[in-house]
Amino acid sequence: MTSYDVAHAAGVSQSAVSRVYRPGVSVSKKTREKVLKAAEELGYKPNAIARMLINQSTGMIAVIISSRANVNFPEVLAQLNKHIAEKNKRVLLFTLDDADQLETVIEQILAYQVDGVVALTAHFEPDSVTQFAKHNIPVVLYNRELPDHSVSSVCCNHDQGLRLLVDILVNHHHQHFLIMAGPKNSDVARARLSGARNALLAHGFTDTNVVYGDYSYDSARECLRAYAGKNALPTAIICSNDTMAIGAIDEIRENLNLRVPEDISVVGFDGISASAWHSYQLTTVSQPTYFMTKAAVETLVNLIESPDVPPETRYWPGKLIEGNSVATAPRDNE
Amino acid sequence: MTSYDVAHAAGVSQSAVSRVYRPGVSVSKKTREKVLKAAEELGYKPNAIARMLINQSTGMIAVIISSRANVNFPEVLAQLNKHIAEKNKRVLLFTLDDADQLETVIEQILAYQVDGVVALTAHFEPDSVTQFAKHNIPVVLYNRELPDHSVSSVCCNHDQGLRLLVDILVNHHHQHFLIMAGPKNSDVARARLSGARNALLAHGFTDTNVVYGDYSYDSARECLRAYAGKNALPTAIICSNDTMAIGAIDEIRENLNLRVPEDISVVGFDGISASAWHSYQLTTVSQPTYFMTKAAVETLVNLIESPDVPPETRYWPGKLIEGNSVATAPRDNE
DNA sequence: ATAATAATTGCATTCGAAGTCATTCTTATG
DNA sequence: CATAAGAATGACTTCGAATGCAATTATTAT
Repeated sequence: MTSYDVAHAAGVSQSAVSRVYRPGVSVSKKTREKVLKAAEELGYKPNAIARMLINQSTGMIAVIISSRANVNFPEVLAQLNKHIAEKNKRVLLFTLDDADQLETVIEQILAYQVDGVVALTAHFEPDSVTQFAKHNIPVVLYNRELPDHSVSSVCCNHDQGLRLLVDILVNHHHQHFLIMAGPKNSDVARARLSGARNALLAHGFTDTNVVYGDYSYDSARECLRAYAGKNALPTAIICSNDTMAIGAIDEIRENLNLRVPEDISVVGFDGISASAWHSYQLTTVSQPTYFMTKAAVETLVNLIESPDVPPETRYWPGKLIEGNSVATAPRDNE
Repeated sequence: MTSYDVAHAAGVSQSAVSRVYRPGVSVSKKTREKVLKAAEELGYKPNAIARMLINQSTGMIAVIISSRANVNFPEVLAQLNKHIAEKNKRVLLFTLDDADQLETVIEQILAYQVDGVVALTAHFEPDSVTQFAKHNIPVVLYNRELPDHSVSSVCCNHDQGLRLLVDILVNHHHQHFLIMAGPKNSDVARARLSGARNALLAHGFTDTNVVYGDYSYDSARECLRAYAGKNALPTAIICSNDTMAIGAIDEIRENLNLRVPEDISVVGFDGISASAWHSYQLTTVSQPTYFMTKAAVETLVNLIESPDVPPETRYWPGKLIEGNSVATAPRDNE
């Protein structure tokens, strides 16, 4: 069913049909009615593909995700999709897991003539950004910023969030910390690690020990077990995400036979729903996902409409959720 | 950058350029090289939109999700996306939350001329299916089947999964059951409820009590609290998903002051990662997400290639995960 | 009633790639 | 060396909607 079929059935020209579906174009009431009636009968819907071709705009936003799903990715994706739909655009999904898929994915995105790109993934080098820039396709990074800030970003302020958490621990007289960091190749993990270090430094704590997990429950248990076998235990563990914090709590309770928070305090980051479960009641910082995704979409749409707006990095503060996983540090035994 | 620009730069015709990018078409080596060189210099990539128009096929699959994210939706979506990408197609994402958005969403999907539809959402009436059928757009339902089986579906065999779980409970001499069902308007929840009832019936248990939650942790705690206030406690609770099972366990431990599994056994469904956490160690049944998503994509691609293949419903068995949340039923006190 | 103006309408073209067909250039064969 | 068979090429048309422009009709003012 094309506009020609409808035009024929309604006894008007194809232009007339097209105009009926374009808002703000002058069509007489009579023509409009004839066209709508014929369209209804034939089950005609304007072909979005043909429209894209002539309009030089597809109304599609490429969203690049990584399939090793970050815990709060579903929420982020669903909300991004919602905000994008509200702007009357669509999400075209791309998965990027390995750096060597990068070239292929970029080529595909370019081929699809998307209006813009939201990148939620780590494997996204400055080079990639340049490629999109060359084709005038605006890009917004989510929870990732380039060193030179040449691309717009929307990030959670990990430094500030970790300051909130560390302040609480320090207020509870903790002095012996362990940082449980996320994977070394993740930007967010790096940002949180450096945020934790900076916050501790601000209180005069240098040289805090660090163990590295991969954001998973199991990795948290393993690296804490390994650490506890060879080192004096800290009184507080600062975890780069909630899942690892929960793993740490279970390891402390099951294998170290200690209590949380009485013997060891634990804090996380993200505010996943499990963090509020009774067994954990984690003190953590939640990312303002709603605002961040909204901001990402707005920034992108802005760039699409006015390509000359300079790149902007927007930070959103995390929100402290006080649970029951932090207590006053136990008296030093030494 | 269009094929004409490249043609001009390479000193050949536009047809020649087009042919270079179409596999299995005869082009001389010399021409191919000239074209590729010019394309490289100009940064030319074939325009997928123009291709769609002429090919009468977009290579896009509409995936309809609901934003009130089901727990394992991220995994499902990521895997669907992966399998679809392997078939060299793309995911165009649509959110459908309320029944009244249905018409709009369907119109948009039709306008985008997608090659097929995967529906992960509940608000999807037989009428909607008819609309797609009218436009010859194949549809596959995920974890949902229509009464008349007029559409292809890929489902987890909830009946079989619940039989596994109920068998275990019965083998542990349980006689007093409570079913904690999911939302009444969810197909999966209904399937699991009826699966539980059937399995109990097979062992001669009729009239088992049912409480309804909304799949969330909090709802599980609330409805169990309400139930416990007015009824004798069961010795086993069959929950429609893991999140509610975890909520039930926490409620039993914290407010009923009983032990799991010694006093009350609890089983879940889904096999989410939290079910394996030390505090819960849930006995549950996991959905074979990998195979189900793969099957969904294969079924859909089949239908795209041969539209006359009759609709098919494929059931996948759930896999039992034995945790530590089931024990022998305590002796009857009566 | 008529001129002047405004509102509609249709024709023809455009977007970018792909395929048909007729033509030209290769290559192999007798 | 001639010629048939095959490969390669380009001109032209197609997909379906949008739009500039010119032509037509409707409306308003005089």
